[in-house]
Amino acid sequence: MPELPEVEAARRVLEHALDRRIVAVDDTDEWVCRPHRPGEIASVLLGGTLTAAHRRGKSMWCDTRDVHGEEGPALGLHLGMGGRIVVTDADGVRAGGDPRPDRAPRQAGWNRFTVRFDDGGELRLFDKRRLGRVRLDPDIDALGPDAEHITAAQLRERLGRSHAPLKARLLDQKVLAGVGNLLADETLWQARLSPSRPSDELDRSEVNRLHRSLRRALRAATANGGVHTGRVIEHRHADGTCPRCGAPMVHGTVGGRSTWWCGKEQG
DNA sequence: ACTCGTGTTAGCTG
DNA sequence: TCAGCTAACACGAG
Repeated sequence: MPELPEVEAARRVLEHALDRRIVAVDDTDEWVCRPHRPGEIASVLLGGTLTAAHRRGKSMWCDTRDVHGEEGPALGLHLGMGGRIVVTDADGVRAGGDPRPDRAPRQAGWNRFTVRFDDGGELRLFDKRRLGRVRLDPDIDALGPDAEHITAAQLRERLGRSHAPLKARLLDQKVLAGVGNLLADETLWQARLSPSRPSDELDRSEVNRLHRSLRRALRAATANGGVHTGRVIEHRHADGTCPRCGAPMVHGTVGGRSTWWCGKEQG
């Protein structure tokens, strides 16, 4: 389920939907497409094309061109907790090397947003839980710097603004964009920092360590196929032990989210 | 059967 | 103003 590395993979799939003429749009899911009314998104896309696929943190958006070739509003896409982007060709074959069969016909009810192209292919947001989101001109500037590109200096300045627990700050998309619950636990474990440390109490070397750990965790997740491949992730359960020192993993709630940490190294 | 959760956000409370 | 809590979404896993 999607954090930054998974969303980047979805963005690459989205690139297969570019420069194809849009002939139909289903935007009738009023929850996923809120606050737009049914037909509103359709009316700006019909006859036009998507021209580029961007990502910042876990948010994606496509530039659009209307039927006259004029630039239109951006089409924002968010996967929520379990959404997937599916792009197909005329034969229903999925783009992006996804080997799983396309179950769209059988699971049509879980397609929350669909764009059909004149070549017969489709772009779909498939999302059982309806936590994904589609909207025009999403406010990307409300997000902090992308977690992949944030500098140590930016991170230091942003963490220094608040006394909230460190993990809560890492999860706050306005502080930096792209870190979810698993990536936060993995990053803090790698950096040997307590999730509940007041964010503004980290010294310079601790922030640098956190920054390096964030980059390492992101790189590894991208290379290995997702944040669930992080080293500490499989030890996030009762009876789990720290894969470095063997001490018991401790569980609690930090920043409103289920949190696991090494009781010895991250005390 | 029942609880929890890889996400976000509005609205409330202290 | 800030931090924390709840509800809303709806399903799978344990």
